Amino acid sequence: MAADFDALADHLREHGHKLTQPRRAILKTLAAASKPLSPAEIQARGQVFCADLGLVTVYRTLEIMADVGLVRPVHVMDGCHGYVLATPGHTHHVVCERCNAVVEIVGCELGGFLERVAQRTGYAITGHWLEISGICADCQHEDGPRSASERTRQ
Amino acid sequence: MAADFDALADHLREHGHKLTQPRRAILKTLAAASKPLSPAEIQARGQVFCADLGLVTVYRTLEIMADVGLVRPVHVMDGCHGYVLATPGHTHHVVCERCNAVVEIVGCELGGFLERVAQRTGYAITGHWLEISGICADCQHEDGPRSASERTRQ
DNA sequence: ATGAGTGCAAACCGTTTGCAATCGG
DNA sequence: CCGATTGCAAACGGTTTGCACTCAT
Repeated sequence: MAADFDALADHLREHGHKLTQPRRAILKTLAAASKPLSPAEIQARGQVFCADLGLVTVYRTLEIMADVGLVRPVHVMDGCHGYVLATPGHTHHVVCERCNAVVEIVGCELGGFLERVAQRTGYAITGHWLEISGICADCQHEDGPRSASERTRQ
Repeated sequence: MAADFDALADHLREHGHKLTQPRRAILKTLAAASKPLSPAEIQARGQVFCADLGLVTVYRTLEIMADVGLVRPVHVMDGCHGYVLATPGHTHHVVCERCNAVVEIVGCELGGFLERVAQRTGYAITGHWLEISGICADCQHEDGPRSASERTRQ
């Protein structure tokens, strides 16, 4: 995991960006997260690593990291825009509706389907975005809709 | 298409909502749209049908219509939250990157894939959201990025 | 040393809420 | 007629921008 972090840091530098304290903090925060984090959450958690991490910096840094492919934006149903560390290659996510835990699906088995779509519609397919929602194993075994309650409306 | 509209209107009434001028305008606007519309766009276009259609009303109406299942929110990669008329049943979209034209994919062929995901992850899959981006036939044949220009920002 | 990167405060949206006037059934 | 619905103006929260200071290289 330390090796992991170095790789991420190098990736930033390779693209001509400096490796600063705030950026380190954001990377560490994302690396430690098990669910998509909003900018505000990233700031809050990141302050453990960099006490005066500013929200503005989080925004600017996320933009850079997304450009460089270090970070991937995911759509969470309530407030859009969560961010997760991007794993190399193409992946999809399964997000738990209750606790927001995320599992990545590594293999993308949509190839055939997309080809058919292309034929049927005449579109040249350039990309796709699949997000699956469900209930994770843990939450299935808890009965009461506990953490879910606050997000029922919408 | 007139019949279509009536069905939509009835659907609203069945759920105990009044059918007002603004709501009529919003329904017509969405019915005429070929791509997901943001609230602001809906207001602008809807004013053709209801001159003083307010943005606030658009928001409130969209919420109602989404509750009732008349309208479906879709995630467009730039500013979240576009809305399209919900077609009965489960569909996916292919959105043109240049002109934002939308084609609906009627058959959902993800069943097998989702089952495998469920087994692999232990999640109980409750839903999924697939959005495919590409270039529509028309835009493939035009070289210069023309109609795309006005909507490049935002 | 020097430009990239930062934090702060203020501007800037898009969205929501309070309220009196209006419209539909 | 009466309550649901509307539009306006104001509040609100998240995101972006301007600017002087700081830090990594």
